[in-house]
Amino acid sequence: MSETAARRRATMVEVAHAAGVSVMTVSYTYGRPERVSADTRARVREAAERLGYPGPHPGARSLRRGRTGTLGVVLGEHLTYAFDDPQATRFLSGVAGVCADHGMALTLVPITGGPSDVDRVTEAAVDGFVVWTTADDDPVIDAIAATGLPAVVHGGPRRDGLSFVAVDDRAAAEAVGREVFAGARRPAVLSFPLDRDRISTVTFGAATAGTVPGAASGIDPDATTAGAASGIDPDAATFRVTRRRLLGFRDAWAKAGGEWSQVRVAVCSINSAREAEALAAELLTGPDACDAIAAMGDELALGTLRTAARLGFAVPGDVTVSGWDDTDAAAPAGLTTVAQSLRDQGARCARIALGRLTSTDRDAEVAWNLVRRASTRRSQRRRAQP
Amino acid sequence: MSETAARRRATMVEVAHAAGVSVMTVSYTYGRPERVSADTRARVREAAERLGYPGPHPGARSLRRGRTGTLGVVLGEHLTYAFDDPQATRFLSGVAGVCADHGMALTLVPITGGPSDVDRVTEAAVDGFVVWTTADDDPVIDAIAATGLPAVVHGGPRRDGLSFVAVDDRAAAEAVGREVFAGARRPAVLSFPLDRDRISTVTFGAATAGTVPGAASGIDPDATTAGAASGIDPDAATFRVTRRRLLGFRDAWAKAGGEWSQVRVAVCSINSAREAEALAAELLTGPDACDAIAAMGDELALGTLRTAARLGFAVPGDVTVSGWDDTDAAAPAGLTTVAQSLRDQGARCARIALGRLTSTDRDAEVAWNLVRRASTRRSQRRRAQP
DNA sequence: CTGTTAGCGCGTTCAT
DNA sequence: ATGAACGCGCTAACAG
Repeated sequence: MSETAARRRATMVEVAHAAGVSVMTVSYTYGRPERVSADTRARVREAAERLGYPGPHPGARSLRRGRTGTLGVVLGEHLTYAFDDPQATRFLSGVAGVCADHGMALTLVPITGGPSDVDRVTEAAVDGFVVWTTADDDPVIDAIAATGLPAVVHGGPRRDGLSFVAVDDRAAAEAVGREVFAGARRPAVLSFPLDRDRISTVTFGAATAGTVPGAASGIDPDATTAGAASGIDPDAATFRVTRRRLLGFRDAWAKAGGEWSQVRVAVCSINSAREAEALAAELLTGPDACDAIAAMGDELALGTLRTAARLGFAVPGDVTVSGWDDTDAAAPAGLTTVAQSLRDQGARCARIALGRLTSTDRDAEVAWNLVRRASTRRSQRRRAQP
Repeated sequence: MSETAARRRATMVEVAHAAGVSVMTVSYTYGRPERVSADTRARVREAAERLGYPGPHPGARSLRRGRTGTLGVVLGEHLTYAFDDPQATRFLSGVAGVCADHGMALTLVPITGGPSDVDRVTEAAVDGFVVWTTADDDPVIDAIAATGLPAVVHGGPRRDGLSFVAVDDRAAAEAVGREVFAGARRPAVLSFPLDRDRISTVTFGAATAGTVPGAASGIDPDATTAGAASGIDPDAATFRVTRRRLLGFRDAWAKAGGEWSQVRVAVCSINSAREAEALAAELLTGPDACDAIAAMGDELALGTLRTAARLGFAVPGDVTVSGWDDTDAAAPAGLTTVAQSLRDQGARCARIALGRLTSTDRDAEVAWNLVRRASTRRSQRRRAQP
């Protein structure tokens, strides 16, 4: 029982017939009730009820009207990241808020990492796209541009014809990097994935930028191997956000007089505290244990703090730690971090994609600021912000 | 620059014309490439490229084919809950996983709590619906049933014609309730909202079931007031999950020889650790501080644990605490809880709504089990599970 | 392998 | 206030 197999819908013609009116009268009854006399309206409603007519077919209606009433969201990751990745979740909450305000639905396009992802994008019946951080070489970007629909990319890549929303990750990374690396001797970066391969590694910065063969592509497997062997070249990272943050951290360490090749870089494959705990354990083990860890997300930083506590490291005495995002958990944990609102950025993206923001507003910079707390050593000092 | 206003799409006829072939040849080139000679295919592709044709119009295609390629999800809450509520997020991750497996998109229908929500459901172009816990009196349920599309309700309400997925909340609540209330003298329940009004209160169980006027409706404002004054009547809760868990906790306390009117009930308005901390503070303050708190979610329980720690209460010495869901944070916190996988249940709902589960499978019970940990006193003993 | 026919269900346009 | 015609853009079904 309670069989839910789709039964055939009644159509407008049938309702019109049953009510003894024309099809248009039925259409008006639903779309513009005021243009139909109360009497006929009642007759139509009654006939509809009797036939189990559920109202105008949404697909047919949208074909005719030329809009679908839903905003497409494309992730650079498997669809489940929308609900599993804490940063994506905050961002999408902002998108969802704006959608709800405008009565628009939110369609998550099913990305799996496979080659057919492009087709899924092409087949999505939506009025616009919001793209959540993807790699420079992701083919769905071109597919989205080809639809001609309004589209906004968050985080990267930049592309002509698509709007773009992101903070200045490089500047923010330099700011927090200078904070967390202050007085450090063995700095480390706990990084997001470099490219869509999402390989987890722990290695050092490339000795010299440019010495890594094939560094620019990030696709050539040999290049990847070479990169892992001889160090991380920020420019080889095809995720723009990761790349810019690596560059910013490199800048910060350079300002302190250091070489990028001294910086250990642990790359996690997903943004989870659990994986961070494991990688942090590597960074904090052995005679060369790191004494400063800049993480690209608060979740990673919190995992790092837990590992530090477990291994008996004092923070910031033995090791300093910084995060990114200033999530709710950051303040209680005393975590120095970059404050930015992914929720606001999501809302902003949605507004742009729905055509609710003028083009002058659109390219405005997105705000961020450094929040100094107890997990870094200079937290007591008040310093002007760059 | 980078103007993204929607420009007119080229159509198939235009491409056919430009390529010097019939419309069907263009259609086949996209839908069934193998039926077209490599030569014509190339000509068509080339013409399409030249005209900027982005491929078949998704709306038109779906109208013709009779399916949309997307699964609708309806929340009993504002759309943003999909990303803000940790339980909803886990559930939706399961839904998303199945969608991705089948190349289906996931459309979140924009629920705002307003009266137009029904129209939004009716206008959603989807192939089926998954409904996440809503109130018995929510009108969208009827609207969904009226579409005739396959639909599954998670948590409640039950309705003829719609599939239903949920654990036996009452039995599970009784099981964990007996554990957490064991040896207690002043038990409390930290509850999810009772109905769509989401009023936050702290009060006692109704002295006697049935003495609360209008208890069955939950809509009548007088009844609500009376209910708040004279106590919580589980049967008045219109969220089925909440109702069944309250009943189960009442059962558990009754088995211990207690009266429902002795049980303090704190109702939170949203499922967040932060609100739980505040309510737990109320429960743990004053001369009648509670000594056993059964929470309806792990997040609520973890907030409770934090407050207990802050106020200097030993767990389980001074107060026992239980949660629900066995989330990742439960084990490290030593939290006794009901283990169930919302992710699995989400996947199950999606499969049903997509017609991938036989009707015999569909009504199978969903698994749960009690996990005893250090936050309750009987955690050492091994007892047979009911 | 390619073309022809005939709609999918509705809403804009123009008439009455 | 109501109706008739037409087409939104595409594809199943059947030729040829």
